Amino acid sequence: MEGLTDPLEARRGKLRALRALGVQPYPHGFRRTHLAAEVLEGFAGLEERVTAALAGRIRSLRPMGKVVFAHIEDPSGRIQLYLRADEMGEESFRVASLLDLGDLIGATGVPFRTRTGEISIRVEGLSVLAKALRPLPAVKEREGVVYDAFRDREARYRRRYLDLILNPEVREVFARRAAAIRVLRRELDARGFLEVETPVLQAVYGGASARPFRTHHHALDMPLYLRIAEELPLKKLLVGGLERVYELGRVFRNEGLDRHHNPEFTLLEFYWAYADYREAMSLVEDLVRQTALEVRGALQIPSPEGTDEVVDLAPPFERRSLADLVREQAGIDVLAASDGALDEACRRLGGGLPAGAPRGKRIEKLFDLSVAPRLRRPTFVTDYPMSISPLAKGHRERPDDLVERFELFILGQEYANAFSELNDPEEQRRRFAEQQRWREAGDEEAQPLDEDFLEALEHGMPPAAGVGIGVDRLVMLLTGCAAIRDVLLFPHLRPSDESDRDRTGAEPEECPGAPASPAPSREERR
RNA sequence: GCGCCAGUAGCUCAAUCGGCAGAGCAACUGACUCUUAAUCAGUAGGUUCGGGGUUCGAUUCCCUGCUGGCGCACCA
Repeated sequence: MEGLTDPLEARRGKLRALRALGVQPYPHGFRRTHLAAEVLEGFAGLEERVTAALAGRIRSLRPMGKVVFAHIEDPSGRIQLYLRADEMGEESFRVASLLDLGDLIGATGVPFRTRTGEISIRVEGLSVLAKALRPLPAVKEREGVVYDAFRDREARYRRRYLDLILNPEVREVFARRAAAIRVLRRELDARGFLEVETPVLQAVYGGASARPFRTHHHALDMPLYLRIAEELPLKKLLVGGLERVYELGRVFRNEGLDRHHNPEFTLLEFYWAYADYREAMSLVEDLVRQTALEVRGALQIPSPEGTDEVVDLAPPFERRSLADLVREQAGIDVLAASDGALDEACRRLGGGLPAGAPRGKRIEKLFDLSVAPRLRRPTFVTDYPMSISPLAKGHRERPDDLVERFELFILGQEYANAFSELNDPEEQRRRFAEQQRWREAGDEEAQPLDEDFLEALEHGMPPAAGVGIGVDRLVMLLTGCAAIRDVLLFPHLRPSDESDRDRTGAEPEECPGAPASPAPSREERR
């Protein structure tokens, strides 16, 4: 092994040496009796010798001649191991000398307190559970100060397993994410909602205004889309008599990536027969309050943006109509203003719009520019233009151009989108037809007509409220993460050169019928 | 998509005006039976993100591509 200064080669050499000693470096299992924390907490009560079997990853290693000190880390924390040649025997101690930072090992022994007072394990038996062939970045710590932290964001996202090993706060984020999802599920279950799963692969996509991902089914030789929302299948279930349903699933939107957007994200949608959008607001308040309480233990949450702002999630949230808010902030009555006046106002605020865009888009644009960033406290914005809400029921007080819809804004970000669901099949058909016209005018996000869905509606869908909640954003808020990437274990990244090479190796051969070019023609996209 | 910034050893980072590419940790060899950012002595380790250009000479200057971060635009 002399001269093996390449860490990879050195580790492979140690692996060979272990095998030469008759050690199986990748055994089938290990009987763990204690977690590190259990030993640390239980030590005071351990009157007599108790042998503990622990398993974990070597996070520090200090060989000093015939003695080795090491810390192993398991899910509960770290504990120090003390290995002595004279107690373990030469044979076993030779194995200890072949250990590296990052190896997974098992150790059995008796807890004791070292001269410096640290509760440790006096190791009697040592097992290699998985020899690590690659070096772990050498992060060190003393008195809470971390040295040479693993902080490169790209490296952390690309090799999240290292991030999880080396940055404990990352594990906490994902524990909180799981906790938030657990609460959402439990609260909906408790209210009689049935969790369902609907297709991700769809011949006709819909339920939101977004561009889809397109794929291809070889055996059927047909294009398929990855869903952009869960909405339409769930409403078919309302028709089918499942009066309270929800789905917590992944949706896919072919848009840009930034701090708040990943091409795939987790969307909770629930549909509630015989309720309207006002009742849905109360339920959304409950869900937000409950997740905050259980995940954060408080309703006052500091802004993830790193400002001093603290947001108060205690219901009731403010309820304001979109038209009122725009009037206050931009000084325009969007219900009465001419299209030209709306255009002019948009331009004044710095947002151009294509000439053919629907009136509702101009209004929404005005809102996005003048109001949304200012909505810091949780606020339900209500009553949206009909032309941008083709699946929402007309407003009971102004059915010609408004719908019963709300979006929840917190800290200028949208967290939920909901409406009283349109259940008049003929009206729905007209709305789809209008979308079709926008699509022909060049709006790639306009929603395609879904004949299957219309047929279902014709059988009678109960009046209902439907809600979508952006789970990732809620988790961001509750974990203090400013970037969606930080609440996704594997956020989407462009392939690096390295993974590009890997991918090429794994790519299935070209199949007949697969689109030769990833860019569909304009006709295909329709 | 546009703008700004960044990419140097496994990790964290230096490198003067364009003048031999360095440090700490990790690794390797040796010493060390209570250490804990172990210590001590020594050794090795580089496609300076890729490609091109200017120059006697480029980590450094210019062009271009890639990846990432931030901001803007779009969206949830």
